[in-house]
Amino acid sequence: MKIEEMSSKFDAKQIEDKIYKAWEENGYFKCKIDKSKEPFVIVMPPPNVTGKLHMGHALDNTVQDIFIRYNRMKGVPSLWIPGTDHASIATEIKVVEKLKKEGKTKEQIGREGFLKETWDWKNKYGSEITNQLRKLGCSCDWEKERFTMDDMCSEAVKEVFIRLYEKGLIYRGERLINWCPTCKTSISENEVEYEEKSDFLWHIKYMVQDSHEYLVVATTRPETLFGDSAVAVNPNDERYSHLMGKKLCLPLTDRIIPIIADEYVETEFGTGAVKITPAHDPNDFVVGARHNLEIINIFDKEARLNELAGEYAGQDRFEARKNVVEDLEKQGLLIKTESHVHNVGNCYRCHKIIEPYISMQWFVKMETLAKPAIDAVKNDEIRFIPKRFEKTYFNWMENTQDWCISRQLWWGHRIPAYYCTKCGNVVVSKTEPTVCECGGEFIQDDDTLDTWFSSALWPFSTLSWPNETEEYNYFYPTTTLVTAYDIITFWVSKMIFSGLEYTGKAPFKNVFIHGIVRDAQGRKMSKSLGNGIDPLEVIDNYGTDALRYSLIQNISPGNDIRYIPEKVEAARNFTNKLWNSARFVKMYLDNSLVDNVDKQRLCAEDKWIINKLNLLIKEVSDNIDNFEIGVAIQKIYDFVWFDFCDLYIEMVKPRLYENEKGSFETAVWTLNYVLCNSLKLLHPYMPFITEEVYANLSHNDDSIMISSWPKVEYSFEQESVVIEKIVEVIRQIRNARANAEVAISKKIDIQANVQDSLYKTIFTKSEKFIKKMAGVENIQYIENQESANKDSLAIHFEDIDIYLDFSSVVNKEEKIAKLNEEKEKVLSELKRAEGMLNNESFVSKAPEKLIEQEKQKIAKYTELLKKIETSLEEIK
RNA sequence: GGGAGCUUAGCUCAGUUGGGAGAGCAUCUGCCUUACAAGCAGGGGGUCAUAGGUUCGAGCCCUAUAGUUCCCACCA
Repeated sequence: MKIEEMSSKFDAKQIEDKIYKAWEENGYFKCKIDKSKEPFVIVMPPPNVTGKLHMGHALDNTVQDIFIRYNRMKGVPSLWIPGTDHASIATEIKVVEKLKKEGKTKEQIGREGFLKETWDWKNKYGSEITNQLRKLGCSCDWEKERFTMDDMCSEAVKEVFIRLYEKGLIYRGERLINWCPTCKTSISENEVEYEEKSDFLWHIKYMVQDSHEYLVVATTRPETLFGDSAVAVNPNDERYSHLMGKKLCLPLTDRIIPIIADEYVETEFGTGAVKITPAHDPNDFVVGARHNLEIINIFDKEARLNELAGEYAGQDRFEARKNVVEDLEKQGLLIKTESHVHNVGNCYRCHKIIEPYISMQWFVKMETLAKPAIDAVKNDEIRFIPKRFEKTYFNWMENTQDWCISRQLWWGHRIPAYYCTKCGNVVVSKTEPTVCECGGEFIQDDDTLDTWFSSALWPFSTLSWPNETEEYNYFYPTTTLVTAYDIITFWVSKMIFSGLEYTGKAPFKNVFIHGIVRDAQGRKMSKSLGNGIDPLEVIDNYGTDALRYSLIQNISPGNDIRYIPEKVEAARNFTNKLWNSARFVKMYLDNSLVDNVDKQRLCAEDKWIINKLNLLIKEVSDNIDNFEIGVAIQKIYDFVWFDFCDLYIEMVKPRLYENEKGSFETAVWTLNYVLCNSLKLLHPYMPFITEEVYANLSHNDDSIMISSWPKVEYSFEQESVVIEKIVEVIRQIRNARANAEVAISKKIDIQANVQDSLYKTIFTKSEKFIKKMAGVENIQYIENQESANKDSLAIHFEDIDIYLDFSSVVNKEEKIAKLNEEKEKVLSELKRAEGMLNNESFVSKAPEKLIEQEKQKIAKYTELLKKIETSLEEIK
């Protein structure tokens, strides 16, 4: 589509899919190995394979795309590896729900049937999210797309499991773990989410054996009393010292349990006596181990009481709690019910209350793995941006417990451990062992691995590790990882220790941490609140570039972002502004003219805008190199809108309208040059519109995304200073007109006193645009202040004086007021500068450059003051 | 209980080694000026949470306080 044929309203919908398709078909996302250069590599945090794109993904992937596109344009071999995560528990829940709708359970169809069902589901919905990433403009190499359960990644998983097992870093054991009775699987320590809950503290009488004495125990979980092995008190608690060594009758049962002393008990809390239930409370488990107490499990896998609970057997934990409390009350054993607020752990997936539960699980020993992972960050091998997130990382890494990696799920990597049915021999192997030495048969472990076990390997499993291919050797370790802060402990930490342990290298150099996208009220977007914004809907309404811009503009690393519709609208307006500026340039762009313009013949304003562009190129590059992508885009925005559109285009309009010989060509060349380079700077952020416009402007057919990053090519500082001053003159004239309420359509005459010869030359040459932009009819040059029209309104600059012919609209008093206003300003400036220079400490300690600046200001303002005073006298 | 962030214009937020406070939106005034009314020109609006300190100089560095958000720990 030709840009000049398109409307003044930029329509993103018409171009985005077409452009993306062309990029992909032309292979622009692929990265060639060039051993003379160090590559820039990102692995995409894999979204859940059956997930849907949300704002978090949109932000995360936009940031990655910016880094990738920037580096690619800079000529760095840049690879972005995409992929998806099998998300065992999340996906399994979805498929179970689907089966439920069909009236089936996963047990009914069996493991094999269930896996087939889930692969079907994956094949059906798995491409949804990757297609949505395409809509977002992500320039990742889709030929390298991976899935955590594909052959390549599964190979890495098995390899790692076996290596760790052989090194003794993986073990199997019966431990108290976090159990989700709804998902019916173990979950790891950091998959538990704690939530404050208002509950009760029940005070229960435990009778002392063969005595009328009793001891009161306070508990939030009376239903677990069937699992009590003891009651503990603090050894220093004198209230109970006489009961030491005695035994208690456990209510509702005929069991007798000991009273033990343990420092763990706090005398201040509750009654100072704690029931110890090693099988159902992590602290009690530790106390129990210290005192060698019996571990009595009273629940089944769905958290129903088992046969050890006598008549309560079969009841759900909450139902049993109610019944136990009632029965205790009937027996007069319930002394008090106190309301109590405490934290309750919930499953991060289904949000049901988790149950501490004893079971046989596989664990990774963390201690030896954690140390090098901590060191790698401490010695800057890996850098967090912003740095403060290193604290989160250290805090977790230094306190982490052994990682429970087995899950009682079917969807995932099945644990490669085999047990002999006859002798119990355990074999860990990539392939199924044949027959045991004892002649018995092997069966494989039923459990699968925690999803994070495979995503921990993502930076190298995607590059075919453990096979050290050419690609692995070139692209690994990766460069920058981009993710939100809430995922540091879940994932980033695991990748770091995994990379170090298995590949001997830190998996990435930088970890760029961004915030979370919240709703307009600052709340987290969530399904239950229904406050989520669908990025695809935003794309549909405003375009991808607008969405991307709105997510990046005015943000700083690590801080949360609020999604505000007005922000996207503003972003859309910017795309439209850019679009229309391109339409303007294109109108005058004749292919035969723009090449080979003699740079010496550029006008001062051309040189000025190029000079500004040069500064921008330098700053933006520095900012992106330093991960300051929000600052960079703001600078580009300001340049494009204010310097290029509002000023430069207005400056060259007279030359274009009148088709001025010679200067017409230089204007068109400069317009094209500056716009093209602006587009390049903008491309990482707004890939689609920049591509569309660039294709319309440039002479070759190359895509902007494989063009080169702008460089400083020409430098013209001297003239730029003068144009800067002229811009200020125009601004002041406009300002004066606005104050005097003289409409821009009403032309006025001015007198100008320009002393310096360079200023005069450029001012004269710039007359046309000064007139146009300031609404001036005639400019009369005068040589000194005395020649100025006495009725005029004076505006003084250090090198230029302007006198506006406002005789008809502005009276004497107003003119004096205006001059006095200026005088006040100059006086205060003078006072400030003099104050600084009179301060001895300032003069002796401030940098030379700054002192010189202040001195120059004094000279400048003294001169200005003189001029203003002369003007004032003349009016009077 | 431990840790981190935030507090800057009416709203949402930038502000990179300390050297004259910024943007977008909103608001007010005037403009349909041949790229753009999704626009142009101009304006108003801030003791940079509070109190100390360091410094010639602090939104920025240090200390304390208040409010607020989050993370970790989990006292039954």
